[in-house]
This record gives sequence, structure tokens and C-alpha cells, in this order.
Amino acid sequence: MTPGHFQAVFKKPLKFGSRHFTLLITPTHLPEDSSKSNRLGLAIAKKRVKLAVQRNRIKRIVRESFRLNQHDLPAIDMVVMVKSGIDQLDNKEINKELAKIWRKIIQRHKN
RNA sequence: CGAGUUGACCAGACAAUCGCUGGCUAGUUUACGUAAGUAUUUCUAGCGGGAGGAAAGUCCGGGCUCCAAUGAGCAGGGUGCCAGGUAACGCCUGGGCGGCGCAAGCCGACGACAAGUGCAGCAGAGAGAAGACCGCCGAUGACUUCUUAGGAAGCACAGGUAAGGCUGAAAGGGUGCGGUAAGAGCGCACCGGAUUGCUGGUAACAGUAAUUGCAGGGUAAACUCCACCCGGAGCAAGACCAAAUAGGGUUUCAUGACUAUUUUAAUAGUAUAAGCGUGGCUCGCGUGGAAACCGGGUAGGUUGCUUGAGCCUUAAAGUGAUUUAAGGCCUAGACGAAUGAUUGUUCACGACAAAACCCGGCUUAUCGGUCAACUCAUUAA
Repeated sequence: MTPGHFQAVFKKPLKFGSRHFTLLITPTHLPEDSSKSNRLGLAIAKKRVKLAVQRNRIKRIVRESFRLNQHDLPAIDMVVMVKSGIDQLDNKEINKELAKIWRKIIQRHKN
């Protein structure tokens, strides 16, 4: 996603929260309706996660999880934001929490 | 074998599956083109590459880039034993001096306070060319008593005294002997200091001799003085390409103004903002349209961007930092930002922490391990 896309998401978001994540979501506005149109943006503030090593780790895990689940998700743009304290979690816990969020989104989409 | 010092190195390993990033090769796709082909297009496959010793803090120094430049000075800032190394340094090496350690070794902003100015709480008698609180003395002078008339004893009044005590971080060289009423560098010896000379050393400095009774102590990360160094800003530097919109310039066309001709609608000519309020000055309003090209330039893109004071091996010079020569090697280059995830096996159960223009240092963080040299202790020969 480019900065323009980020602005679009921030303008009219649908919020999903969990203990350590906040997701902002809008339906994609791509003119050509392709199958892989859901896109991911990461906004991990230095204020929330201090060390560069930890920030990179979280980004990787979120990307990985997104990659594995993207085919089940509806056509959306989303920005993943992060709350403080997430650097205390290990990889397994983060994966669990993300899986929960994906399920939530899919449920919402159906309804 | 134990305790330790210094230097160098490593930073879990292996396998399977699924991914990320940019490079090369092959194919594919897109754009332009009649085609050959061109391209910094899309996607796929294969191959090989892909964070650190500190990438960190951003504390110094340099390269590179732009700006300014003829040189010098002032201001401001920095450095501060000596010599060497280096592109340069506040770094490194070697040496000196001082301190710590049994030792290997480690630590030190380590110029100048007998240029000037300033500062020093409490305590204490006294804190800077000092000071008499306790103490010591009271020779000399005063007073009292005695007297053999020379003096003797007392008193602690004048006064002398920096040995001792007390205070303090610090009390105006130290120790000893002489000396004295008691004392005092007052005199002497040794130690220390200062000055001058000589010797060794490139130098810092060290050694030594003579002279000098010896001194106004501390503090310069206090002002200051002395010596040396420093132009400013930074890759968001800078260079190139360049959409939309607005605006600038040039050319052409159209329109409008005036004049002439005539078929009253055209042609030719003139001027290029001439126009209107308003006849003039002044003032105000107005000064338009289309196309092409040009230039500046925003978004955006490309570049800068990794071949470099580079790394490895060997040899030579040097105590060493380092330098020189020969041979070999190419080892991340992203930009919403790449090195991961899962599972299994294994071990000593994995710390601190991730490039962002590039180097040289310093500082700080750090689980543990390997190697080399050296020191101490114990035992044996």
C-alpha cells in the first residue's frame, strides 16, 4: 500500500480490536475486480514498540499470518496497528490472537 | 591442576516444507515499431547472494556533495607531558612522570597560580607575607621579700616564644643534633625544594655537582595566560527526467479599433491596448479567446548507492601503531523498508541487539565458548 491508500483507510475505517491489536478496514476500491484484492498495511509505532528488532519481528509475524489467511478474507484494505505490551508476547501467542481476528472479520463479512 | 592479566576469534548446528528481497539466465507478457528490434513493463521457473560485533548512542575525526571564498584577524569553540603513526582525530603505538597491584599488567584533561583577578561551608586563637586559646619561658624591664650588697628567691605585670596541645581537607619544608630563659633554619648534618652548570636522551625527563636557609599553601572540568587546531550546511546533500492545475514567454490564427475602396459585405492598409467614465490632466475600471512551442517547477520517478583510506594470504622495514611490495577475492543495497515461519533431531539450551551515503575511532549493552602469550601459587623433576 502507498501513502495514498493509507489515507483512504484512515478516513472511513471499520474498527476491529483485540488485546494487542487494532485493525482498520475499508472495502477495496480497485476498478478491475481481481481475486487477490485484499491488501495489508502495517503501522507499528516506535512509541509502542521501542526496539527495532521487536518491531521487525512483529511485522514479519503479521505478514506471515496474513499471507496464510488472505484467501479466506474478503476484499478489503486493512491497516494493522499495535498497542504497547505486544513485545512481551512470543510468536505463538501473537499468531493465536491474529487467527481470532481473522475469524471475526470473516464472520462479519458473511452477515 | 588452581587463581589471574592481555590480545585475537565465534555469536547455536543440521534437515524438510512454505514464504520475502533484489541480481543473473531462460521463457512469458505489455508498450512502441511494417519489421528487425528497443524498453527502467508484467508474471513464472532455475541458479547463486542477503544485517552486527557492537549495525546501537550520535560523542569526535575524515571522504563525498552543495553554498561562500584573495588572504589575514577578531569573536566563538576545541585540544593540552614528549615523540611517532594516520586522510584525520579528542584515536592508536612507544616513551616519561604520578598512583594501584606480590606480579603479568592496569589507571591518569598530566601546560602555567614566584603575570593579574577571583573563590574556600563548618570548626578553629589563627586560612595567607597568619596566629598567643591552652601550654612553655619570663633572660631583660617592673613589683615584693631576703641579703654577706656581688646577688638570690618569688610574682606571672610588661613581654618573649610557633617546640607541644586543640580545630580542620589544608596551619608557612621534614628528621636529628647543637643552641636558648623558652624557642625559632638561629647554626650544622641528612632528605626535599629552588637557581646555575655538566652528562645521557630527538624530546618529555633522568642523573650529578656547585650555590642558596628555604619561599606568598590550595584551586585553572574559576576567569585568565601560553601553544596548537577549526569557513558553513548536510544524502531530506546534490544531479537528471517530469503528469495534472495555476501562472510566465514566443509565434500563429481568430476577434475587436481606425482609414480608404466598393458589390454593404468583403478586400487592402495602419497601429498593437488602442477602450470606457470624460473634451484634456488626474484617478478609477477594463486589458479578452484558441492552438503550437519554449522555460521554471510541484506530485511522482531515476540517480547519488556501493570497488572501498576494501578484504584475505605471503614477504620485507619497524620495539610497535603502521607502511611497502606481490598474488588472489568482490562479500546486503532496501525505500509502507527484505534475512522469516512451522516441524523434527541435537548440544554447552542461545545474550545484547538489526544496515539506510560511506569509512576511521570512542563510549555503552552483552548468554556463553575457542585459541595464543604472559604472571602468581602448589607439586614433581
